[in-house]
Amino acid sequence: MKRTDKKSVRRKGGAVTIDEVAALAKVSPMTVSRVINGHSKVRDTTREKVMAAVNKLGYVPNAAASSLAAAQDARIALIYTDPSGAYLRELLMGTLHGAARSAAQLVIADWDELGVGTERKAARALARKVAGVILPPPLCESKTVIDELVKAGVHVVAIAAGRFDPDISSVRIDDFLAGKEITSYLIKMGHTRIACIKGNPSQSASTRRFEGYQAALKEAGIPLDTALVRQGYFTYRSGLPVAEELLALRKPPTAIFAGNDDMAAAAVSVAHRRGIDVPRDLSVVGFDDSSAATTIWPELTTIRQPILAMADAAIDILLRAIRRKESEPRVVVHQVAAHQLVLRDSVAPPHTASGKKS
Amino acid sequence: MKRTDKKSVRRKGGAVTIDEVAALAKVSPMTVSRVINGHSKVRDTTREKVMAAVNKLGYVPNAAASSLAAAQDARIALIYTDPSGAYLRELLMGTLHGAARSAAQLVIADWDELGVGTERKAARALARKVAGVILPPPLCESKTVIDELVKAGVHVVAIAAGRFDPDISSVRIDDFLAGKEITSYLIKMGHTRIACIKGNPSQSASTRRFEGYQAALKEAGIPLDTALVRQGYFTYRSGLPVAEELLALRKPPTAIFAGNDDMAAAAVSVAHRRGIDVPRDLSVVGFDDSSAATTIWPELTTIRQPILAMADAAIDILLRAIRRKESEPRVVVHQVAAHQLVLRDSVAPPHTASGKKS
DNA sequence: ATGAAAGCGCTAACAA
DNA sequence: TTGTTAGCGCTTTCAT
Repeated sequence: MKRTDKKSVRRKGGAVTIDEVAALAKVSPMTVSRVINGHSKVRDTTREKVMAAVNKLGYVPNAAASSLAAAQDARIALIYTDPSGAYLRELLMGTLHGAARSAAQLVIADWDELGVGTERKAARALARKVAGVILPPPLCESKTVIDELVKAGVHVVAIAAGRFDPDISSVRIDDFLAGKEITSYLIKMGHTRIACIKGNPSQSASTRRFEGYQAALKEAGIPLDTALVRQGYFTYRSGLPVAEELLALRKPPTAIFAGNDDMAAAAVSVAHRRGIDVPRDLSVVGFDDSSAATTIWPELTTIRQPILAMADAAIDILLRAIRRKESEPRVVVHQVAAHQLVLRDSVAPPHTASGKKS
Repeated sequence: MKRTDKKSVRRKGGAVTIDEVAALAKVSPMTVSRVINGHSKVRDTTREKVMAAVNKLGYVPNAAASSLAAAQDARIALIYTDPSGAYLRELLMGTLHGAARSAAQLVIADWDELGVGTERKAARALARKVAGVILPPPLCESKTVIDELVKAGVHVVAIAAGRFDPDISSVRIDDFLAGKEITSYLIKMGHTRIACIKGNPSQSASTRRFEGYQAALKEAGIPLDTALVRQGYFTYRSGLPVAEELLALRKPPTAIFAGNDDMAAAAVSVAHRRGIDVPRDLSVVGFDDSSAATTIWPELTTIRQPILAMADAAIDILLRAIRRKESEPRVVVHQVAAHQLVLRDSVAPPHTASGKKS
């Protein structure tokens, strides 16, 4: 006679509880719980009764209560270092979606704020707060960060890393293949003087993409012209001077493959300022399909990373790891998501190929 | 003898609980709770004892348990409609920060996905899930949306709305003043032919900003030239054709005030394509200080909205409203945050003013 | 397939 | 100022 009592004094909002649903459906709260959580051992007729009651009452489970009871405090953190890039924001949205879908609680944290002291301290602090961590670049490239995290007992999954650390799970695209694919596309369009603006050398994705670029050239029998290869840092600003150099060359490239969209946008901007039309006089391609790709004119041909799906996958991996009993062996998963070549307006056949000046 | 028992069977991770802290500090769990939550009625010596135990054990409160116990299931939703704009992403980050700070659980939802049926249904569904809603534009301009939400019993705060609905709380900047300020700045730099690209007419912030523009002109005794006023829609794309028109004028403007950064970026892009140097031949200013402002070259002089602080404020207002007893009267708060004129590289004195062609 | 009992870790209310 | 009691709403375990 404890639960069926009148509403307790400490109840606040008029939220519907599992007991009310149970009462209406004339079953035990336990059965309602089973229905809600999709357990199999429930008779269909019972399930229907319960669902009817749930809908009638507009019952929504109390997340706090269930995670408390289930001891499944599935809190996951997304740790970033450099909140600038358009890329991070996409990732954030994706993770948020995935977390909502899985009833995981997402914590967003800045590694630098976390690690006021040493990295070890930061890792420990984090370990107390969450059970799993999603690590985007460049954090996921840092062996020390990963080690501390793992040592602190947190489950970790690297997202969008160029190479994968065998110790931790990862979700990524094949940067090499993608880089090769988009370069080959440029070649197919008739380009042979294709420049490359590499991304931040400290992130291995940059290297993978560049290797893809080289492979495509090689496959087409085009010798690598080092004069056409420049170093950028994934930022818009870093793309400006190198694009400037490239376009000031006596024999400028007819196409530029930038390591990401931000640098590609910089190249387009520089081209425009020099009176070079994109794509007529210069083709430009980016990488990531971040918001920068469509926030310029012409919109960029680029490689899309399926961030949303990748974030979802990362969360799934984490959740599975967290819920695994301690007796079961630890499992490391490496997942490669399919990228996609997105054709937009920043590419055309090279000017010289289609005839003299129009 | 219930709590001091050996660890219960159902405990999962080795998480430290309040009871262990209490035991170590030789006080009751309640006292620990009070220390943790910063209640005043705790003797300093006791507080220190407790804090020592907390630190020694590395105790971190279990959020699920406390919100369950305190019945403070403060779930707040951020509802958006148009996830495109750079602006929304900033807001998202801000809200996330604020939510973390206040231990509120944040739910991010797309209004359109919510409202598969009518708006009324969407509002009802939302009301079951959360206690409060943060409404950015353009949703916060919709009287019906607000009404349904309020009717459904959710607390609502509009963020960054141009005008304020007297029925609901709001956090915003003074768009009129900001628009006037940045226009005046242009005037002070010597510009007199200042064009304006207005934002989406369905969002009142556009109007406020435009009114600010007019006020600044008037104050300076510059007659409003309607040929220099164009309609945009806050998107990059929408800025392209109108910027084109503006710069194709026989007497083109020497400066453009765009209703937001995206449209300003479009104006810069168009200018570059026409061989017009920014800022030498044309000054451009934006509004919002979104990522678009610094993702182009030259970086935009613009108005910064303190989104982070605004999001924080919105969450505070919501939380206070939610926690207010039902007996207390409902309070509507209107908060105006201080904007800031951010000077960057997209503005210079008009070319003609500093002499003939260089 | 379903139910009863016993908490998960914390805090509001009241007592001391 | 501090402790005691009684849950918050749910799910685990173990019966039935």
